[in-house]
Amino acid sequence: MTIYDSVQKTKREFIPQEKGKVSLYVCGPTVYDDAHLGHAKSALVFDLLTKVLKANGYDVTYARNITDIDDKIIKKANEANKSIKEITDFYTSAYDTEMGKLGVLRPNLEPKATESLEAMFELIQKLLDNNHAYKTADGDVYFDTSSDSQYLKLSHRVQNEDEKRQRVESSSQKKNSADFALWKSVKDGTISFPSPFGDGRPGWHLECSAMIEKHLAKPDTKFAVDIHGGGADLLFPHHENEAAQTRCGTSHVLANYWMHNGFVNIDGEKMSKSLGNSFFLKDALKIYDGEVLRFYLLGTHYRSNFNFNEEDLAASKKRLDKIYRLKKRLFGLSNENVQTPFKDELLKALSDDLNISASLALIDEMISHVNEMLDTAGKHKELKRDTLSNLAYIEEILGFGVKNPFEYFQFGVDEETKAKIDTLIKKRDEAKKAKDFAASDKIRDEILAFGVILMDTAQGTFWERV
RNA sequence: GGUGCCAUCGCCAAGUGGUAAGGCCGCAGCCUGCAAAGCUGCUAUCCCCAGUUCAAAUCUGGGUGGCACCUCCA
Repeated sequence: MTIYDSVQKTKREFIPQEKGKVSLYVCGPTVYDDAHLGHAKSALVFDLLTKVLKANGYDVTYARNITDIDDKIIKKANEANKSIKEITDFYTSAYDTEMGKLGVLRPNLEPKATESLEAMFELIQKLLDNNHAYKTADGDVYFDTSSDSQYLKLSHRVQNEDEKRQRVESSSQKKNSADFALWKSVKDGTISFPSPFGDGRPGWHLECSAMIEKHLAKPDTKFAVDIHGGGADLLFPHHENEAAQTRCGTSHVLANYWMHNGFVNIDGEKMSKSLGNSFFLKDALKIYDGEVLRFYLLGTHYRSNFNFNEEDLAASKKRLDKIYRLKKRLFGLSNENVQTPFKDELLKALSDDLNISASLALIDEMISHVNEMLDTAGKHKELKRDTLSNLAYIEEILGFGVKNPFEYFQFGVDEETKAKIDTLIKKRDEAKKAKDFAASDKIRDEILAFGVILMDTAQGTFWERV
């Protein structure tokens, strides 16, 4: 398997530290608001990665953190006159529910900042002991970037001298402009946590390093984790700072491989609060089936920037429909789980840095070939057996085609309408039997008014939502 | 201003030295009472210029045009 390492900027053969085992850490959400499509993309990408790693025989330990200490959370809690726990529980639960609808499996570990404070204290103390951190008169603790010769190597950045000077002047007690807070002292009575360094709140970058050390790192390995992932924007400063903390405060290098997913834009513009164009996942799920969103968002390579628009989504849905139509053709037959060349090719494509386009092309070609064969006379016993196995593999490794195919095509149609449609179809069948095609076509138009199209097959008349 | 990424058919999108995958849309046909679905066939020489090479979408240099990060952000 190969992975594009966004720090070394090259595709590398993936070799875990411990044979057969992979540790993966991904920066998860700060739970102060609803998840948007960008969160969905990230969760989907790393969900796919874990599935492909598992299909390659690896035992994967996947951790994705929940940031539940944050100034934005506190602000929201104060505004709503609620506790931060009420806020974070609400959004954490919503996140899990919504990602579940996209077919994202829960990671093995979902550590929370509030439950990792001890690990953070330990790391801060180490950094103080090693002279990589310092306390200010205000009671803050900062990481001393000048003490780390490797600083900025991760994100390949060069520091501008002018900028350096300016920032130091404006912000009082830091030694260097790039220094970042490990612990922020709180004296104004707002929400804080007790610590050996006084009451305060942890710096954002700190929690990931501390959690990784606590949950994933092993004492005798060079790297704390095999793979570290997150959104492309996190490379600097977040991952740069994480890496510095771990390098200077533990015996580990933070990660062997770095993976960064591209951004989701909406109709060509970056999602942002100020533009008012955030597309929340909960709203998207009201309009689109979760699996359609999964298919669409995963349909473009994870490193590319993704431009969300409804036309592309509709085209994408048609592609997923083809998987389900084939499932309809084979409905009721059971899978014997045999090995096929298709499976090998699919895994090979996905193992090449998650080459989804090549994978989808393989799927389309497989479907097309099977349909062609099924259109000819014969029982096609082996073909059906292999195809069922192939479809099951697509479900397992990509999460496409997991639903009942008839229900899939009826997304968003309520029970009352379904009953009406069934009644109309029966009436139409009678008209068809009597060769009264005028009446039959009239009923078809009536059904079309519900946004539903009919398909007459040898097995009877089926319907799909347009 | 600094750093970096990208530019392939109307649209989405693979391919990183050996002569352009796949999907959507479109056109023609098969099938169908008619449709829908399915199937078959047709549709690009890869932003521009120069260079390296027997050979370049793929490498190098120079343009042009997008985008991202440099502040919280998936």
